[in-house]
Amino acid sequence: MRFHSPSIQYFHAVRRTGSIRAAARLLNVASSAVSRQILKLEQEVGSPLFERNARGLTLTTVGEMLARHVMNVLQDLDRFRSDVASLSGAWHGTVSIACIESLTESVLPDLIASHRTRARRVSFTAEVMGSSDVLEALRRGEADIGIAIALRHPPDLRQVALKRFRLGALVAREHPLARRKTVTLEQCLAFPVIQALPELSIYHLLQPLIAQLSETPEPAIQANSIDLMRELAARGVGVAFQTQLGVGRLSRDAQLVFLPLDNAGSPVWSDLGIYVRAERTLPAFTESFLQELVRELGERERRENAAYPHVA
Amino acid sequence: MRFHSPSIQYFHAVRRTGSIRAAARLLNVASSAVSRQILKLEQEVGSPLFERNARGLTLTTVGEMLARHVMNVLQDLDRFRSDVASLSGAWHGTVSIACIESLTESVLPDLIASHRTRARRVSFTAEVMGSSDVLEALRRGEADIGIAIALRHPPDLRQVALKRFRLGALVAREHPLARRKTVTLEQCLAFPVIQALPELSIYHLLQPLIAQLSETPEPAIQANSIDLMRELAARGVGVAFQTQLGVGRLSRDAQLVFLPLDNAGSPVWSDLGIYVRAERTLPAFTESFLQELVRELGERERRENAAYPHVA
DNA sequence: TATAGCCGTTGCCGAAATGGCAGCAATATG
DNA sequence: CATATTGCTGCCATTTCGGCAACGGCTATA
Repeated sequence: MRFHSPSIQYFHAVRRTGSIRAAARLLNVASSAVSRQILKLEQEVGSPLFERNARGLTLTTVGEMLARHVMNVLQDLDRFRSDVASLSGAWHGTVSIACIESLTESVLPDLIASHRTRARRVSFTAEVMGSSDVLEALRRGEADIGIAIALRHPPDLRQVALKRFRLGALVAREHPLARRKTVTLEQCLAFPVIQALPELSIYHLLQPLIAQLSETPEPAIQANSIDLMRELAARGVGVAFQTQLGVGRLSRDAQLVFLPLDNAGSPVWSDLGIYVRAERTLPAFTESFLQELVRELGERERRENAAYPHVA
Repeated sequence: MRFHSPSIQYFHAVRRTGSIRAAARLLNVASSAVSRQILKLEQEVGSPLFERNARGLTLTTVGEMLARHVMNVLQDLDRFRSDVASLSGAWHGTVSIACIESLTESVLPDLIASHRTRARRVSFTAEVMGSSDVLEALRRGEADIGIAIALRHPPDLRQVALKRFRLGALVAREHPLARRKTVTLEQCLAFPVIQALPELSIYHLLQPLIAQLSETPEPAIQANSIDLMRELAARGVGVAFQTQLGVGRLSRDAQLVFLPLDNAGSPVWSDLGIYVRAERTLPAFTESFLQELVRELGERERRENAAYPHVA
């Protein structure tokens, strides 16, 4: 079912690989064939699509415009294919997800597992990365659904939902703070803290608040892995910071205690956004999973904010 | 700049014309070429796209799915083309509008004229039809922007804006009712009325209200043209009904008087919707005109509802 | 500075696709 | 029954596409 001209597909491969020969290998054709299609395309458009650097090819402005069109075409082709397939009862395809690390502990595995029991022929690809990389992966068409800290998103992405979760401190059960209901930042900084490196969005959430304080935190441990920070906190190394989403089951085993942050009487929010490409209609099975994801995150938002109500 | 396979374009032409030979004439190719491309396409998809009736071709369910995809592709190609063109400063293209008759008297000509003074290389195609036909024309990709009475719109259309205008009676200056500020339906029905035929949406707005009354209106004139009804009212033949949008300048020349309807103390609203295809990004010049249209209609809505304030 | 490796492009040739022409059977219209 | 129109199919020319080998340009490494 490949009824689009080779130029389109070749262009798409060249854009992704950044090289004609690499694209040719990917497509199992001769590099000359790819080269000629690109040249023909540039002649039709009337403007070069790539800048030829010695190291490979980079999109020009017009090239980026065409890339957007080609992505719209190919993604809509995917949707068409799945529409036809679902007509004969066969729901199958691949949902590709790009998300930040907080989701990997519980939300995503739970959801995927539960979805797979109902729709066994829908497979998944999940990739963990930073928030801005999530948006970039969506723009480049490398993922269908993105979950990231809600930054200002570019206009070619659509924010399907926005859920806010409380940021909190994570300490071992034996930690002196563990008996409190909530903690303030100052209280945490009296102990060794496990700080997030700037690659993690937690850093950007906490840094402005820390800067407001007079004291500087005692230097302890810096890490760029939510998982590592959590495990460190469980071993009593120090106080870690994250949303309860990233904690999940472990805290229910009572190894860890989650203490919502209380910053001068008001909670510290971490806004989680769910994104898809704006210029796109999702295949039915992808749309279906997206709905479940939104529902589940909404459910967690409700539950967790009910567990730790804050003064209004 | 035609880098999409012929199959796509041929399929599109066949769908529109409903005949292979007609499509071939349209495309200036032999009918055999078209026939073969369709057959090849059906083989690739693995399912017939058309039902062959003796008189021509009709889309199957799978065919309709493909038609949606092809429309998305070709319309997005248009957008890409205009994006490239606007890069070199040349803003040009055609905005295609499907709307109901109420717009032709003043809103649309004013807007188009004013837009043309600023962007002379943007041309327009406007077609007047019934509300449901407007939606159908959009779905079939025969128009970019649609303005119609706000019915329940199918999910593949997007309602860009919704503006409500008061329905009113239209009478000549010498008419006994002309001195009132507002009128009730009963008051109008005491005189000869110019009724809308069911093809006009005014019919469907008024009929339920008339049905509630005990008396049946005096049979007078029935018409299916807003323009005709207006001219008849101006000649004192009877009372016509429409929104003030359809009256415009003529009423300012004081030949006609517009009297907002007052149905048991509350106004009778006519909801006007602006629609575009949902799965589509508009070219920049189309988007620009769309914004002006929304702004202008919003302006009129504000002005006219301020001129005839109703009891809240 | 020489060399090896990778890059995109080009000439040549065979293979595949596309299009045009004429004619086919089937169906509707008169 | 005759005529016209429909979509489809051989046959053939033209165009497009892909593979192979080679060329010149560039980078990195020895």
